[in-house]
Amino acid sequence: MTARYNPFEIEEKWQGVWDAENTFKTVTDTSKPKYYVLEMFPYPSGKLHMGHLRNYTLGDVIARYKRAKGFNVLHPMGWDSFGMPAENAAMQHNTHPASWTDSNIAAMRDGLKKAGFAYDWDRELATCKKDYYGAQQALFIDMYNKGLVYQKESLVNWDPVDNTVLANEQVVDGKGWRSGAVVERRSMTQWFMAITKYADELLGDLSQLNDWPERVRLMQENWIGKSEGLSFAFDVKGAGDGVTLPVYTTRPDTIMGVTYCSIAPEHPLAAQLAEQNAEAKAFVEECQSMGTSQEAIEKAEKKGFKTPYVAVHPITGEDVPVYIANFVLMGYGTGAVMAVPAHDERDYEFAKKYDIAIQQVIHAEDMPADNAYTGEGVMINSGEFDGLTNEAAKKAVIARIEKLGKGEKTENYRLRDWGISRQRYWGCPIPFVECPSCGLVAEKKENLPIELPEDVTFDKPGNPLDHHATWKHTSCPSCGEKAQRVTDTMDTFMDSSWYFLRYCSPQSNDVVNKDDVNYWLSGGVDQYIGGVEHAILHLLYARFIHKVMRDLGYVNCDEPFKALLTQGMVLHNSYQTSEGRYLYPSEVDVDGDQVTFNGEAVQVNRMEKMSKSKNNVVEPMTLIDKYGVDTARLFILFQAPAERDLEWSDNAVEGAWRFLGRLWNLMDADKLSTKVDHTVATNLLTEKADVDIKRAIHQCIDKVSKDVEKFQFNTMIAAVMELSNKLSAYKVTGETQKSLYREGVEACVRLLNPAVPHMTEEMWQALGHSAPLTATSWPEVDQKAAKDSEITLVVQMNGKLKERLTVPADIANDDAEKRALEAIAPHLGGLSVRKCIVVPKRLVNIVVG
RNA sequence: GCCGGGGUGGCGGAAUUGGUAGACGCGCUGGACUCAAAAUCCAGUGUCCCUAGGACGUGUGGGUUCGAGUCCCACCUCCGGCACCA
Repeated sequence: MTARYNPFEIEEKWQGVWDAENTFKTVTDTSKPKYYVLEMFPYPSGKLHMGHLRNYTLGDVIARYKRAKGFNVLHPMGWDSFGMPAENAAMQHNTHPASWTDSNIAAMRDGLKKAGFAYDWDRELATCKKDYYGAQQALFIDMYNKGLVYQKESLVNWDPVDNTVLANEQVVDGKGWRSGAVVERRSMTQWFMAITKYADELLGDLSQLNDWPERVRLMQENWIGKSEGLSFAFDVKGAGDGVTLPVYTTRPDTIMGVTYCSIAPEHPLAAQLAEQNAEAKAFVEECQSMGTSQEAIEKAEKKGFKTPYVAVHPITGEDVPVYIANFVLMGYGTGAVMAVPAHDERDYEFAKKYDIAIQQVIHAEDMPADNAYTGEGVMINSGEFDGLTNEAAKKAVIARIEKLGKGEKTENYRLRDWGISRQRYWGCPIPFVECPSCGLVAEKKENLPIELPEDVTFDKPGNPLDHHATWKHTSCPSCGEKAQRVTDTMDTFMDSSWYFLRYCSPQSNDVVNKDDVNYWLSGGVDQYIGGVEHAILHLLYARFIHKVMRDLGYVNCDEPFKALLTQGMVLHNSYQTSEGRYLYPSEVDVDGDQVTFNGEAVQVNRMEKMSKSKNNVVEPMTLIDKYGVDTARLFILFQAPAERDLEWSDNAVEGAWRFLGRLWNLMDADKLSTKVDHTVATNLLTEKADVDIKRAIHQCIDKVSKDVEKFQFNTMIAAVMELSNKLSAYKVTGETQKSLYREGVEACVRLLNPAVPHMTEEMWQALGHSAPLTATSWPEVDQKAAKDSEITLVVQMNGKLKERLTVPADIANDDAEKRALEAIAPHLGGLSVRKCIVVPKRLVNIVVG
């Protein structure tokens, strides 16, 4: 063993061993308990970033720990490799998406290998490879046959200059990012998946996900947004015979307060009016320049257009005006709302702006004078409903409307069906053909995969699959006549909705191999780890597809991810010159609070997410090249709890590096017993220092074992640091002490192995063990040794700390009270004791007065 | 706008889930080693009044309790998501 800690030699050595011996290869083995730990697979951008390193380090600690606990651990890695960036790169740099993606994957795989993650690389998959997307096409056809896939019209962001559909991300301030043209909301025929058919189950099963963060379940619950309300239709005057306006409301109690109706700009009535009325047309067009993002629509200034149509109140028969409103969403409910400005904030704002009547129908104490009141109360101004609580009025109004035959009680969901069509090349082709005589026809499964053509160009705007000279021209799988392929590809969320099943049998010719899936997925993926930013969309889509695959017979369990850990982001200050240019952390000189660039003071901005646009990135590979990956891993785990944001700090990285140096220096031949498998029992120890160190060792094992189960890696490392501090201060005088010292060093090495796998493996070998730590079980706590003999008893007077007493650990409450009263006597100053509260083995609070 | 989360010393964070606030690390100060520096090691370090000791202290303001960082109410502020970024 070399005198100084040399991470580069050690890391290369052990990574070589793991590679050569295929240490982390796993096979289905029903005789062993399985543990499936999964990190969200990356988009292969070409560079490993800190977020990846953090995510995969967390997973690796869990994988190595569970392995030491005797589980058959599945820990795979792959690539979410379809998507827009490859096409953007193709346009900008004239590269082919496939080769660009392949070289990115190669670079990132290399980075992951240098990070020493315990992956079974034999299971690596990439969603852009035809074996993967071919299986996905088969799944898609299955879903179609189950009635879960259909086409309908829906809105997209249309760039009228580039003649292409834009992602929300590509719409900047309402304009196309390349063309700068004002983006239009346009209706197109799109493919959808019927996720709403599973809405109830997706909602209900959230309650089984006890090992998910509460906040993620809440967000999903709110996203699904189940509500109970009333659907009914207003009769409409002025729009033609028999025209009605169906609405949905969750507040039927306020129906007597309706003073107008608002409809979405895409509502059929709005479209009808726009055809005859130029002003209405102009207003609808203005609304359509707002893009499709909900955030933009809801944040925009509320605007409306008063139509000549009049809705007839179903109970009073009174006329109320109908407005087209820019904030009403066509996708929710019926695209029309009954407006009650007295009791809805948006309706209130709108009514004020357009000077519409406001009719209060609920009364309560403390009502705001100048805003809508949305709380509970008693009905007023509501005729037959007066005097009811508004909750009772909900039922009464529903009953009344049902009796009138104008509507009914309805359940509604905020969740919409999932639009999966993309008019892009680099995605999984939708395996359908449009035949002039047969209509839409699914490809025959034996013709799968429908492969992407390689010879495509990106010089023309629009979808390259559509432009391709021959690709879309084919024959109908049903009648054999000339037909055209569907040129839409699938949303990449589809790719990431079932990859965890494919990992179980990545080479299978079928979608999945059921034996493998049912072994590894029994009870779900045991631990899933990824960023909170995926809390809703990815996780909801994956849950949906998983349930569909269950119903298709591909898998047995109901939920894909038994437990979820959501990690925080990695943050760094950003630095700006006086001209506003962003500087890389590696470009600036930091000296205390002074940050300079070429001698000039630099503006230091607050901590924010590491991103290319702010240049505030630290490359994992730079860090690894400087300190080795063990230091990088230790820093990441120690600096912040996993679920919180991690603030980058060069000083703290130094600290992690120094700790590993100190740990290394514990390997002192003069202090270590040469007897490899020998420990001294607690009852043979006579010196206090020896008993104390033995206790410290076993309390540390206990603490680390508990922390690792709770994923509290920062405190787990702090505990080992404490033990290591105690060991270096421990006086080794004889053979007993040498044995204890060895026991302590070995505990540190074994407990830290999941976090710092290379260095601890090297130390373990140097300690004389022939089997590596990858084949060694997790240390056991000696409960007898770990037990405290004395504790600190806190004595409080009126809740304020007065004394600390050292007492036997097993002190009885009576004795504790007695000792506390003795100790408090000098503090009494004439006051008398009123009450004594004893918290066993912790404190005594004496109430005086 | 809507949904969700966070805020504790100079800094990152800890706190047995209502019971000693500040573990561990960073930084800083002093010391040792050195011709010197780096590295390493040792000691100190919440703030204020300061002698023992005391007062204050977990974003702000209220409340519950013998006791609140932890529970309740209101607010401030920062962050994530919002359906075509992944």
